Amino acid sequence: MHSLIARNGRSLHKLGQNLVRHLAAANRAHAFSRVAAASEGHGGNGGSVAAAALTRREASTVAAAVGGATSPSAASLAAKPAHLRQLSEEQLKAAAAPLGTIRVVAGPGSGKTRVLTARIAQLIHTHGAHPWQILAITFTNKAADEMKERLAIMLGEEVAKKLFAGTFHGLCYRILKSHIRDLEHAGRDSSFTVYDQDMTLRLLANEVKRQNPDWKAKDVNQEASRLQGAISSAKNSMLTWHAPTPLGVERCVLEHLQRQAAAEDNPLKAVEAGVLAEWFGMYEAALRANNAVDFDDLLGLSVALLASNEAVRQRYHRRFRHVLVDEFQDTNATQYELVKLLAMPRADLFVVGDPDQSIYGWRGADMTNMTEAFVKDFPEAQVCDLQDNYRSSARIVATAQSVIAPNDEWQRKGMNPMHPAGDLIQVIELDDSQQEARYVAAEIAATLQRGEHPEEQVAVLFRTHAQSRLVEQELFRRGVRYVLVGGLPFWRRAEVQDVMAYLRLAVGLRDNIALSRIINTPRRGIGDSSLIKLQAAAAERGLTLCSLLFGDGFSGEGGQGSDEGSDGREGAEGGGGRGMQLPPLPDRKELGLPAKAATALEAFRQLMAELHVAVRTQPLHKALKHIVDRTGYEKYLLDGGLTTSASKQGDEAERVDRIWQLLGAAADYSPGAMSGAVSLDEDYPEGGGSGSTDNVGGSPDSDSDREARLALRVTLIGTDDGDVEFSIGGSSEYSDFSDGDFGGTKDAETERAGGEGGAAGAGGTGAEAEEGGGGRGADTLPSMPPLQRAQNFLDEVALYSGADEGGAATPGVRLMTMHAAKGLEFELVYIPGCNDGLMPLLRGEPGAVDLVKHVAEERRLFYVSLTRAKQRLRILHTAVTSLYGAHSGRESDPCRFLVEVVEGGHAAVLQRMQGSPEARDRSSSGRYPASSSSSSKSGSRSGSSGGGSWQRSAAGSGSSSSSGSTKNAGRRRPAPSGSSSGNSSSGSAAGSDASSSRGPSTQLSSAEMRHRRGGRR
DNA sequence: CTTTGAACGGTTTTT
DNA sequence: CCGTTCAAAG
Repeated sequence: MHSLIARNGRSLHKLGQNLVRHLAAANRAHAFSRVAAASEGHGGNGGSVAAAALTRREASTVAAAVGGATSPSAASLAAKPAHLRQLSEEQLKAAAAPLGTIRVVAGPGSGKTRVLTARIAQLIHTHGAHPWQILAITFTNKAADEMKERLAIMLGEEVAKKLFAGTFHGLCYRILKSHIRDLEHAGRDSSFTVYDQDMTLRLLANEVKRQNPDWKAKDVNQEASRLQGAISSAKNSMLTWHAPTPLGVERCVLEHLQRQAAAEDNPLKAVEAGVLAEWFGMYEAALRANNAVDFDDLLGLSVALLASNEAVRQRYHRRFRHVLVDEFQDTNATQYELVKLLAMPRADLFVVGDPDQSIYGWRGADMTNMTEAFVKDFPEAQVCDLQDNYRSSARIVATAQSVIAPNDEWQRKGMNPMHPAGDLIQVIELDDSQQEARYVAAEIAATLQRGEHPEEQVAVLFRTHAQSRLVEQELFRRGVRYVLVGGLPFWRRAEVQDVMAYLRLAVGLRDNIALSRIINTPRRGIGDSSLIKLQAAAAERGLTLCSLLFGDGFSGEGGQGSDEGSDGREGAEGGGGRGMQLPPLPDRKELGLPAKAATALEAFRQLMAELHVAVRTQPLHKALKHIVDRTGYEKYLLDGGLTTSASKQGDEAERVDRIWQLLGAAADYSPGAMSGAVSLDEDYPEGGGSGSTDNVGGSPDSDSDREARLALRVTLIGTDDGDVEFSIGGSSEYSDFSDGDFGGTKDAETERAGGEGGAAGAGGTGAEAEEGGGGRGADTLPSMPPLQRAQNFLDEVALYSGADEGGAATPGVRLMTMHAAKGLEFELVYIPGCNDGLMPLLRGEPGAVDLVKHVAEERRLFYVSLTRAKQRLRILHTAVTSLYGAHSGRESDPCRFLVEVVEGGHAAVLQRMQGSPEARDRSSSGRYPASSSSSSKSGSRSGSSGGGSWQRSAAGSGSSSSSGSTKNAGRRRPAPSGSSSGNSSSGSAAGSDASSSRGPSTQLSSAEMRHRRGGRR
């Protein structure tokens, strides 16, 4: 189902991409003028909207077109810097605050990203900061990208790409890549790779199955994910990093869990703690054996490193004098600790967030980091409140406030709406989600037809991904384009992951998890039973499966130690794997393998050996091509290897196509593009091949680069921060990625450090100087060897997780989860499925305390959702929630938070009941106690014939008892009738809905959807 | 070992 | 309802 959804989303996305591509050239002048508008700004935040609408591509186009003109000089030396001119008073107070620790509490729609960006510009222009000294941390890659886009517009491309803007994970990845050797007992070398969730789950499942060979797959998986959750939260609470040895960790975790159990006075948990700690130890050991870290390790090991290693910490202190964190309310314990370690002594620290938008508690985020801990740890911090709301109508603002009000975990200040009241909020009840979807789709279709909003300004927000399907179908039937934002990303597709697993294995021949994934993936006769036997055999010998099959790497370690280019050259075109010696396998009888499996296994070993050579010697995309070719993967796909069910038939070509895309991405890949410095769109490597120096592109000073820095230099003169000096001379300041990103600051660094950090402060590039302490890094080679490129590719893909779907320029109505909607805004927002149990999503029987906290977070989530809307907001709930089939549903109450919405008096309640009289009664009298006020307030143009026409639609569809609804309407509030006017629009929508709903098939099968989509293409 | 058909089970949010 | 998993046959 996911695949179906995502597939559809993707193809539309592709369509959009093409469109953008074609339009890009034609739009140049147009885009340019938009930028002008953006930098002029229209009072409040009109400019920010325009800027946000710029795509990365456009931005770079513009930068290219404008050339040196975008360099800061012109703008920055003006009396009032342009980047501050558009800010409101309160925004200015934050953005232009003096250096120091600053905590900005910013409500939704307050322009917080804008302020953050302005702050950065301010640091550079007024405080004389060098971009290199600025560290901007976000929670998503998308946010980082957007920030860089804006900065590129404000400061010029060259400057913008020099500051570090990325996620916590991306930052930590780079820190560890450079310094993991400086962490004792880390248990990994610097060629470690990152395991994403799929990988760790797989790892755990393997372990569980090994422990309990007779378990069913389902139970194994369930146990594995349970363990994963437990382990992750243990790591998140940061109690393991002091003893990163497997055994030490185990003991540490055990103690922690026991303490926890004792605190809760729960003896049962104490027992469990022992078991869990044991698993934890195995998990850690397995990670180490594969030279891998998980997401939590990235953070935790970085914290351990910085906490334990004075020299390294000092180095980053010198490097990052200005630290900015967005969405600070979403930090977890480890991330908070990291911020402290980076900033604590005396860095300039600027954090922005809104405790009420803390919606990631389930993954360890703790808003008290912002509301309490930060206040305590940084008592001198200046506090700025951004209370003006530039986004939403006053009604929406007021309603949102009344929704969030019951949460009293911190002292919030109010919001000041900056827009007039606007339309009433509509609260709509329908019979079931089928109807709900139809209604939403019909209204959207009509709205678009009337041209009331551009399609990308209309959004549908769901609590869960699964909910989107019905709406998709209905939109689809009406030919409304939509984009499913955040659908399953490209990189997690089975076929992509398969190929990546091959790459992963081929890189070092030591990744057992990747091995177990693909050892039989184009079926080659090595099935489960053989695999189990092999694993047992390996375990008997105290080996991992990889080392049994491939040896311990043939020149020392599998990783970077052996990646000198020269080594590879010999075997270069050989292909046949003669470059490496495979260890002899034990006799097949000893292994208990059937003859067939044994020969297959031998062939597989040869194959992997060959691929290993290919990965070391060929450019990445060629190596991947090699993998695809030699494994017969394409044929496997075409033969339906991944076609698990009939409904997935027809996907084969698409899967193959995705493999091609993967190859394309690999060809275009330049290290750092995804997770950090440079966006993939910008520098298009001509050759794309191995020798391409695109990744080092910054090093030979381009003219504009030099110009930009000269301009900076100018602005530096006469600032109060006189001790900052930059030599402008020629060494590679931006040697991109690996170590260069951090090492390259030698100018400022060595000056202040006085040789403390880099033992050999003198020589060569900054990167070398820095790495001198930590041991020779293969990563400073001017052109990255293929093997390392491949490794970086793997890691970045893991960290990237694909937020580029549905980019700003893709046309179509936006469909997404509430979580994914954070930070976005739309003119018109629909929120279907607001039923209690679904909206406050409730499951199981959680403890009372937990439940309260959980509901509080759900409330925040709802609050976030409401505040996405600028003008019009439609909240829907259904009389019954139909889980699967159309009519297997159960009665369901509306979302409990709706009470506040309706009581707030800004909503028009449209209702159609068709159930039993009892149900009607319950709903009408019980649900919204004080709601009748709503209609009376329906001021101005409000209207919306929604109620009336909608009743018509009910009659039209022939399914409802008209008496029921009329009676209901009449007796209850005048809401439906009272609110009647402007939007006869919705009448037409509903009408078309009714007619179309009578079509031959109300439900489109997935195949049908696909077919239609194909037709439209 | 792979393929087939039938039964079962399931639904948060993501770096 | 759909997709995954299980068990038996080829």
